[in-house]
Amino acid sequence: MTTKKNQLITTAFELFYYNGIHAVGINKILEVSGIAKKTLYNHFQSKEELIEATLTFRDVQYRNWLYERVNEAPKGIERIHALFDALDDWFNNRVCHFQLFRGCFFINTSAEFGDPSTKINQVCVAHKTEIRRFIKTQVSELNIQPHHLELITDSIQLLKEGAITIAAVQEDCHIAEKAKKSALLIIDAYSNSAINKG
Amino acid sequence: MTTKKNQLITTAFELFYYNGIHAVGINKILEVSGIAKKTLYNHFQSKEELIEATLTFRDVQYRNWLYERVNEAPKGIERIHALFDALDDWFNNRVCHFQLFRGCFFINTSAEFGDPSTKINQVCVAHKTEIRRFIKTQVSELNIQPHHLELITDSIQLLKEGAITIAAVQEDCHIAEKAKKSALLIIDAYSNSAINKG
DNA sequence: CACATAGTAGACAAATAGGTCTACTTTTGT
DNA sequence: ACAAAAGTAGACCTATTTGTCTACTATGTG
Repeated sequence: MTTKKNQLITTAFELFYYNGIHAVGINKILEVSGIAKKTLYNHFQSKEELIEATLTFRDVQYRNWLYERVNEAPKGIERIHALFDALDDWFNNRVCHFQLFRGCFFINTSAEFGDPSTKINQVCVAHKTEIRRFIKTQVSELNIQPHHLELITDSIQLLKEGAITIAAVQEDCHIAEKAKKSALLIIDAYSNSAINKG
Repeated sequence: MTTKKNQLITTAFELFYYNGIHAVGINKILEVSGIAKKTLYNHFQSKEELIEATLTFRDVQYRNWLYERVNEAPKGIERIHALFDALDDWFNNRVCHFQLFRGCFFINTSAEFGDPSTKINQVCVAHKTEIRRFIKTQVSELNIQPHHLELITDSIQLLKEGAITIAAVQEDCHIAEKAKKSALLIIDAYSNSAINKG
């Protein structure tokens, strides 16, 4: 992929993520990136195609970051800790190659494009589904009974998505820590050792 | 307030909630409501003022519904059940005076208006803060220790916001039930009777 | 060197945005 | 009944939107 195309995608993503997609015009992206309009329409058929490209870009960037952060911890409960610690860094702008936290780009974009049948919306769903799959993989390494796998995965995803929303809307920068506590409590309640204790 | 003004607000809300705010022009609102442009600008100074009015409208409508649903249950754990049962009805379009579920209007709007310093965004924050206050009131009626009040409130709000997001983006219509299970588990872990048991 | 590729600058078009204004009609309160 | 208030229809204005097109300019490889 050419440099210009990458520049367009990253510039578009930055502006979209900050301001919302509908609020950012093509001309603004060209002005900020310093790239000619012809070049944009040489690489993308339409604004929609550029939007889709920014979603793909962010999907890769975000998952690379999150998965690396989680996978560098040892398997098991440590990775649940790592998940929420990563969120905490994200909310508090300690991820240096991310820009200022403004919620989840996929939730935001999905909110802007109401109709669930659009391709844009489907990319957002796919991202969340993939994240859930990843969480499930981590949960499966815990000392739990297999029939609790889905339920614990759901709980953690609920807490994660809730934390992102609360961090974004209410600007509560400690929310990831609170979500982590709840997650650990739930895991503990379902864990084999807890059952053995009881 | 005049009938025309109300019509404008409800029509605008319906269109905004379905399609996103930036995606809906003034002319579309006029066309659907069948009201003249002059009348709109007689009641509102700008589109922004109309947006603010739709936010206030929804804030009142939504809280009236939710608070009534919760308050008709007896105080205590029953009201936590009622909270998540209400969410379940909302997600599954069983609230007859609401339109098709498309997530939380305040989260969606906040996502579209990135800058947290705008008045529009502040109204969204105020809504969430008020909802949290209400949840806290319900939690305070549970058989818990006072120093756990904030933490349990946070947990329930996390699960609630997470459920709204997942229901909206992934269209998982059973998510409220799962959130409820997690909430009850957390409350049970913190409850006095549980501590007495251990 | 030459030529194809990729990029630039920006005029232009068509559509749509928010918002104003005039002229006319309907409603409403006294 | 009559005057004031509220509403209608829609032309109009200006700014902005996405997208096209032309003419020109780097650039880099055979």
